[in-house]
Amino acid sequence: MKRDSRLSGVLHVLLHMAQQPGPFTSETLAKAMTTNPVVIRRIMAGLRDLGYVRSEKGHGGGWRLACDLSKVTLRDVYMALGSPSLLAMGNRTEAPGCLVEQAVNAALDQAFRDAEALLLSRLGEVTLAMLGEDLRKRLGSRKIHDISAHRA
Amino acid sequence: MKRDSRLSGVLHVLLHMAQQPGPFTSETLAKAMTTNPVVIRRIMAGLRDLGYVRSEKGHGGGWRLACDLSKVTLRDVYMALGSPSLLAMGNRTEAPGCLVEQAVNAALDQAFRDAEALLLSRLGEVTLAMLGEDLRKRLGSRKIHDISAHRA
DNA sequence: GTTTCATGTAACGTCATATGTTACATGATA
DNA sequence: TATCATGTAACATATGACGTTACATGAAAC
Repeated sequence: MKRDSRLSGVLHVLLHMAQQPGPFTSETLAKAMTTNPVVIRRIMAGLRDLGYVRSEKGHGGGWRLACDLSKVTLRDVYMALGSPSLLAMGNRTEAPGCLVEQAVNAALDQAFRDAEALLLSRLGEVTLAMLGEDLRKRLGSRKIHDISAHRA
Repeated sequence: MKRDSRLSGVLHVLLHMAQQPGPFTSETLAKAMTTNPVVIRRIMAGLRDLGYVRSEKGHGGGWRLACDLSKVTLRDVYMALGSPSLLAMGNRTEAPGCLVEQAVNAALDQAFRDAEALLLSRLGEVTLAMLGEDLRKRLGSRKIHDISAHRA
């Protein structure tokens, strides 16, 4: 099955936004992501609803960060996307009458729940500010990364 | 994305097979799973290649267990399916030139790897024999569950 | 006020993948 | 030799992410 890359994508956008004052139009962001402005609006909609970013129409409009980056975790961003399913696998039938399948489901569910919990926990440990710090180290001597000079 | 239920399905089949001597035709198993015989052959192919089950053609043919159930774990079965991806999410670009995306990927990859490792580890802790034990408890006083009396 | 710019969103099209189905070849048994 | 069962290719279907077009809404510039 195709892998969902919305979390990866939206984090990429947010981190770029944290490097420059903004605002950023969906078109600018889309170019940097090699995608379509509508896709940007789509993945940003949830973050806007939760107040992590703001959007404005018209001249000089676009997207701006509207949160404390040290208070928002990757888990928060994930939830802003609507908490899409984390695992690519699942049970054939959720509430089977067959006892055999119930036994199988019980074993798998336990493993699935543990893995999901760990993943959410890990995402909850990382703030956007920490991502920005890591980026600064990677940039090293280089100057601020301008989004207009974006290379995939 | 649609969730992959092959592991759930093939375990269901194996556990049913462990309750009766067999052999079982793909058609019998398919009826119990409310699916198509070809689907059964498809998910069983990998297990046959690894020697966990055997198949025979012609009259009296079908599928038989061919392994020590206490030695085969859910992880082994998962790998027999070809180790399909466990996570529904992934990075937008695997080897990005953009440092911002590299920073994002690094953070996500760490979380993803941990979750996958935990899931594989959990699957590796459960043997088919343990599943059978759990099933026996669920059956309680009831007699062996006949696959022909299967209800979803 | 009209034009221009930007978001908001519906409505498609596209692509990948799991799953379902048909068809037919292969091999084993009666 | 007929029947049964697997092996597999080929095609159909369903779902969901992603891409694209079209148009409405609202804000700023002129």
